[in-house]
Amino acid sequence: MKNIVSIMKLLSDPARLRILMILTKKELCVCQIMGVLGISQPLVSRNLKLLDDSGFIQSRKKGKLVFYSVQEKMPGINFKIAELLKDVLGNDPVLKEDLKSLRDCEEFQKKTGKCDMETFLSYIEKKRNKRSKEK
Amino acid sequence: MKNIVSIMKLLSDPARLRILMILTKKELCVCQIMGVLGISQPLVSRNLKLLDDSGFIQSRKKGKLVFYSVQEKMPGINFKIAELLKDVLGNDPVLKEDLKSLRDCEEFQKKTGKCDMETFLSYIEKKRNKRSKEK
DNA sequence: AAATCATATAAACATATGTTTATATGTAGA
DNA sequence: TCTACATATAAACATATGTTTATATGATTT
Repeated sequence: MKNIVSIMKLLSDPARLRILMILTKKELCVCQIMGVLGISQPLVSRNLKLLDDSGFIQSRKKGKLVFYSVQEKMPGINFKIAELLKDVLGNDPVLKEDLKSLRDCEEFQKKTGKCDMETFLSYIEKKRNKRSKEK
Repeated sequence: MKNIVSIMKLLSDPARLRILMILTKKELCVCQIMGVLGISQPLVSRNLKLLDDSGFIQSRKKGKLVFYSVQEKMPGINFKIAELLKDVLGNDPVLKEDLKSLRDCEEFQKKTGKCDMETFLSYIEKKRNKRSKEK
């Protein structure tokens, strides 16, 4: 009971849900998540820690960067909930936008080779405006 | 996204989870839920209202009593989550204890014809102690 | 109609949670 | 080794949430 309650609490936050969902698509480093969600680095780190502590995600270091991805072997309950969320949030507009931002983010990194958040976000902002105009 | 987040928040509380789960077993009135969970009447009413507002349960009046049960036609997301919870909490000791208390509660009501919480809880307390001794 | 019972709502309080700001750790490159 | 960069942690603050206490509503019984 306690376990489920704490899992529900964990996932009752939009930032954490978005992080978990985007990680089901691809392994990402902290700065990429910052860029995609547009939230501060300490907040990303904190939420990653919480997701990690509950067995939803795992991390691996590569130089200065820390890459996070969904746990390969999640505890059964976590797996079931994650599957349900993927199902239920499949067409969620927020997540779709996050995926677009992710593509922009990767494009940015290829071009610049950098992981700098501020440059990052202004770049993505431009992209977003461009997309808005196109509609 | 907002919808899921609010559902997760709703279910990230042990009292509400227990209420929802026990209602999947049987339609109950407020006083019965009080007795089974051993929590105050306003708290039960409040949590029932929240579960109701989110489309998990429904109510019907019968004289002084208000009976609550799970929604017959839940919104799709709610249904999926409820099914998952039933699955995952199938063997939860807290819920098993609640079911035992429910049986005691019904026994009490048959005997006394009353719905008085205080008498109720002291009665159930005795039953619980009895069960503890038997172990 | 008054009293009692079952439930709902409101106000007040304590606790928990999310978020920002500031600082620390650890790594790579000059 | 010093500097810059990526991430983590801590402290401080604001907001949200759960819980109790008190009160209101609505229905039955006497």
